[in-house]
Amino acid sequence: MGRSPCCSKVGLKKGPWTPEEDQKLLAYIEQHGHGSWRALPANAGLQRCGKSCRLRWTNYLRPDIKRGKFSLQEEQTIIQLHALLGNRWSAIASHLPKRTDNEIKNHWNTHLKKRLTKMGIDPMTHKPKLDALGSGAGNAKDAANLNHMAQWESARLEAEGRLVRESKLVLVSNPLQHQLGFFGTSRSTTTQLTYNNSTSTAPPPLPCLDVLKAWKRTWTKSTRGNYNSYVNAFSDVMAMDDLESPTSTLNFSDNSFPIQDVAGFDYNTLGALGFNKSPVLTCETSIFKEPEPEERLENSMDLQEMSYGCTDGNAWFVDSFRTSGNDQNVNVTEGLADMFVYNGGDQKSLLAVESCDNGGGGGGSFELENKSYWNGTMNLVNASSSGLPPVF
DNA sequence: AAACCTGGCAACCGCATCTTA
DNA sequence: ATAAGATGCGGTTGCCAGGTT
Repeated sequence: MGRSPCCSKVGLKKGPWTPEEDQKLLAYIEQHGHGSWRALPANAGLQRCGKSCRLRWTNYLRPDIKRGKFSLQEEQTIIQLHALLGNRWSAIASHLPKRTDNEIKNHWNTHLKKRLTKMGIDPMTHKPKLDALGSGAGNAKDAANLNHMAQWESARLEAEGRLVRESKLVLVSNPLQHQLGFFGTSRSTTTQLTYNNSTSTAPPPLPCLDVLKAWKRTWTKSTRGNYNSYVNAFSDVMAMDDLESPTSTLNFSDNSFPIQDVAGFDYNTLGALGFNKSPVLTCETSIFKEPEPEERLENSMDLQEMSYGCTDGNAWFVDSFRTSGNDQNVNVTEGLADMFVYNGGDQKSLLAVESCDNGGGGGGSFELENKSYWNGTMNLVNASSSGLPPVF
């Protein structure tokens, strides 16, 4: 496909715009709209290429642009969205009214990235830098916990990004899927939405989450705890899928409740970002049977809500279950599973989401990690459900 | 006061994607 | 179905202002 050169045309001006040029461009667009950008410069009497005009308009002259310092709230929004979306500046910008993608990108590169780095958070993965947090701690168990959490956080970043997209695809017809995760304990200071609760009838089977494939694959292909293998396997799966963009109709409530803090994870960095201290729960699991692919399990053993087998053979997940006392009894098969822990069986009160290693040995243990950081992220993403345009 | 350094930001560039004929 | 053009996007560059030596 050939393409005619744009800004390399002889005689076209480059570089900073003069006030006169701005005025010409503004006046023309106000009167005629931009129409074809390519034709605009000639019509407006500008010695610029259309691309340059478009950029000038979208990043600077547009009347609905907010300029000046980013508020703390805006910065938190950027950080959370970046954790989920990565360098997809236009998508991030769609959640920040009146800010351009270019402005957000610049702010990230010049301010936020450095700030996170200083706080010991890797700005690309949004996970704690283990060397920074672990050094001097003198506590091998804590270090191991951190390592474990960092791994899951990294995986979860990918998984949640994917999940929310998938959720957006199917939720219109499947309101129950709000059970599927990370919505409900939002404490994000940047929540811009109003949430709806909807009731649902019998849920249809849910699609298999590819993240489980990744986990399963990792678990079978690599040594437990081998982070590189884990990441590689995860990337393999993610690379298979396109992440196209749906429109969200997610429904969830915004509950808060006290959560037992049993582990020693240091959440100071998240706290510094404006998030509350995070809870960590521990649970016991019990072995259950291997589900058939695509199988939907009902009312089995401890499960008093619906559970869904994953299409990926061994690995599957529980999307909701009843709690009893302080114990969260769940059924998992060998391998890994997602646990969605709700408060007292109230599916709108999501306590945590966790990926569980059961190892097939029976009575395996796992940790439930905080979701507030990612809840906030997801809440932001789903802000688009309340009228904002889809962003993906 | 001048030279140098650094951070911030507007704008450019090239590629990807979408639209249209 | 395909090619060409138009637009969008993200990475990068380079200018400029302010600070430091």
